[in-house]
Amino acid sequence: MGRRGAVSAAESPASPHRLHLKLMADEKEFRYDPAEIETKWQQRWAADPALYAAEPAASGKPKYYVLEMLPYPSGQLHMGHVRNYSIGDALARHMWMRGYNVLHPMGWDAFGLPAENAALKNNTPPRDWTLANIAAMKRQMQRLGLGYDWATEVTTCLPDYYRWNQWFFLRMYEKGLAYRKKSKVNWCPECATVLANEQVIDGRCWRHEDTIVEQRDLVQWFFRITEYADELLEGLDKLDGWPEKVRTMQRNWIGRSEGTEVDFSLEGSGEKIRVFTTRVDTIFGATSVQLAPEHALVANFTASDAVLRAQVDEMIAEQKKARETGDIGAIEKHGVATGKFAINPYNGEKVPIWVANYILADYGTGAIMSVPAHDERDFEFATKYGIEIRRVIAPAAGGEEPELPFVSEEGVLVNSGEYDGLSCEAAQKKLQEIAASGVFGEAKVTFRLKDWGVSRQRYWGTPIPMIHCEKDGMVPVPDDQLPVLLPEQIEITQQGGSPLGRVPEFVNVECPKCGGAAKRETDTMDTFVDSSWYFYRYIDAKNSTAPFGRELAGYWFPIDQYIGGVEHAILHLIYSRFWTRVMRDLGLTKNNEPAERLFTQGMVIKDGAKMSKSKGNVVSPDDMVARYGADATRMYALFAAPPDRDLDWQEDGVAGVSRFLGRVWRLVAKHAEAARAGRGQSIEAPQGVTLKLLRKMHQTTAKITQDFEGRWHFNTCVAAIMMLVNELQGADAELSAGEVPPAAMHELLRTLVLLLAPFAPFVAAELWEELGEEGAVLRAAWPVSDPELAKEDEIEVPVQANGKLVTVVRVESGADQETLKKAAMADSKVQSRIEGKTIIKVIVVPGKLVNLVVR
RNA sequence: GCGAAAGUGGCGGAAUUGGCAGACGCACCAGACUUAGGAUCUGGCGGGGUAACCCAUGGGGGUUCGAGUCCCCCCUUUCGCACCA
Repeated sequence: MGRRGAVSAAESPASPHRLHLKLMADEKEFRYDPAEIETKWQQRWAADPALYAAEPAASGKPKYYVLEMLPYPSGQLHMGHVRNYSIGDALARHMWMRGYNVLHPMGWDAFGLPAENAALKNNTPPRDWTLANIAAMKRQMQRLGLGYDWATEVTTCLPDYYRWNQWFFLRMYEKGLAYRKKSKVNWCPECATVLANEQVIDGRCWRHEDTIVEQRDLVQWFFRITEYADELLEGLDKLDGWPEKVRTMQRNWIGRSEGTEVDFSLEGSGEKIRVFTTRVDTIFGATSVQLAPEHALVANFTASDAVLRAQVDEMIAEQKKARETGDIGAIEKHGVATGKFAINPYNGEKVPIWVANYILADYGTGAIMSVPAHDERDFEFATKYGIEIRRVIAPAAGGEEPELPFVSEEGVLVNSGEYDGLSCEAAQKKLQEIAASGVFGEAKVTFRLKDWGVSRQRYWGTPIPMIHCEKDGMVPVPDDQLPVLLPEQIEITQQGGSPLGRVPEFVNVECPKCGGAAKRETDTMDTFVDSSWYFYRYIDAKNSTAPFGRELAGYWFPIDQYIGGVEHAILHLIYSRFWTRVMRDLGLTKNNEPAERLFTQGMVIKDGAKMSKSKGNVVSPDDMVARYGADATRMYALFAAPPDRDLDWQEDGVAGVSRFLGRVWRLVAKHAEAARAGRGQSIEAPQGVTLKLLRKMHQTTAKITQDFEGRWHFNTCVAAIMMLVNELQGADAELSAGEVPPAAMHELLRTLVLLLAPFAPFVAAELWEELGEEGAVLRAAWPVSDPELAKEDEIEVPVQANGKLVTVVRVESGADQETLKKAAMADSKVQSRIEGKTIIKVIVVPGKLVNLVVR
């Protein structure tokens, strides 16, 4: 196809001989021109929305839901997106060709701060800015030839989506899963809003890595994710289609720890100091009680003690600073004795009460019993301050007394009164029971996971559907008044407080209960609310009476394959699992987990570093597509590394893939006429070069099919296609001389195009047409490898002497041990190598190798 | 500190179960063709050696007829967690 005079195929149905005639007329004119082919097919695909559309369940085909994480509409795709979507699209296309009913949707995580920042900077309304970005990125995706069903597109910032956020919020409020409380929260001064714990990374904002997150006391809305903590944890064990790394990260994040709460009493008062411990078996070794500086009791102590007050304040400041800079683990342990004492309820022993800087107010009860002999930190602390260190656990195995601290639980109790001799495990159980029956404690499970703070003091998010009435208190917005629309014309400023609070028309409402004057909640929801359930909306994106239909969810869920970056291992993926369970309990879905399988792809890096504007090493997808075409860009993204590893972007590599596609192009064009002549004919008793080529073709098919089914090493799939093409090209003389019958030629080129289709959809579509095939290549059946034809009839077997390679012998592929051995011994190189030596042993692995052990 | 993954030519990477280390591609070199091109085609390309051969998968040890692959120790890099009681 030449640059000049090409008629858009959308206008005229393809002339089957077009390419070939062009080739004859002017060989040089026949050049692989990705821009032209890709434009043509992009138009055709746009005109045929059914091509990538999912079918109803009644299609009878097995369903396959493949999902890539939806992007934030920043306005520009980056290479990480291109890689993510190239993987998903290859899989989707493969599954289509395998005859599945594939759902492959795309959408936009469209609420968020950047839109407000852009509004400030350019004086553009966030909505306009966002929608323009979406349009731009959608164009990029279409230019890349990604096969999405745009009829199901979801844009989270539009009312028909976010009204369901509000609807879910109300359902959660009714179930007590959404609640309000005052608490210490993470505050990013740069975002001027609260952040969830999950959004604080090393004490810094997840969006501003140089901005230290502050702690503030605010009244906030929370989702009770902790209600599902155990279930979220247990569910991980069954998620064997998820990477172990992600599961481990979630386990750590949930941080379940089983232990006992025990009340020590404050000497000289009836007050109780409740401590949490995982090692109640060591309680006879408790030689002090340690309180967090912010513990409620500490305030009582300091009220009458100015010196103590000052010391505690200093510790609070220190903890705050450490928390903010993220080196909480690094501060030196220190503390101060309060002069007060606590009574151990098990033995009535009086131990001193300290305040220590390493005790956290928000974990456990904010108070611990300190057992220096059997805990690293307590040991360090006690050594520093000369607090008694008392051994109460001896190794179960007996023998010498181990050095302290002895933290193992493989032990028995000593110096523990009537409990001496019990194993740690037994003692924990026993002491727990005693605490419960004596009403001075109980078994307790503590989690690191905290409830999800969802209030944001920002404009560009889902309004929280709540109304504050002086008379009726907190009143939910009735369902029939949803959505609570986000006002459109609003001035964005960087003043404190929620921007919505400055919009009187929004704020002032009638109370739905009493009809009196009331005020709307002005905080908006965390954008992670949007992304927690978006993939359910795809299946029923136009539904105006429910977030989605139950039946449809039953059909499509769980997602068969979810693909995205590992950076969402905690945030998005834990919230999604939570949300799925909430929906299940609302009776909307049956599945416990959103996705059966999760794949986390590696990062795209350049020159060994993550691409970033500040490093100036950003590669623009548009640029790549303009220079080498979408097919080459996508195929390189799959070829340069296995999908789970980091990928080093090398532009020369893209050029290489582009050259390869040019070779395929010319190869098929050159022999297309012969191939077309062989359509519908059957191949009979192939031999010689025909057999050789067909064999390679079947081997390649088998390899790629297998990879799609499990390993996903698409880099080697592309390499295998290259080898097949190299082999075909190497036989060019025979092909041109007509030595390969048309039927075989047809089969070879047709299969080559089919194998290429998931990776380079544009070239595949064009060549499919060129071969005179009907219908979309996407709906053609994936080729099946014939093991008989894939089998070599002769193989090369290495012959070793003492494990070192001597030579390679050719034998029939089914050759038995004896034949192999004979062939090896007959070889002249082997002969000269073993001359004058004794053969001690001969190892023959049929089909693999011969190894002679000689001396 | 704890946990996980990784370390192979100049570069990206291959070797799926212990069986020819370096597939495929990039870069580079040589040649062909040529209205000279960032096009296409052919060949070469881990290191040493004229050669027979020898050496080589972060380092050291081990198991084995045979180790990039399994085991032990160590080094480096990346990621995650890190006063969680």
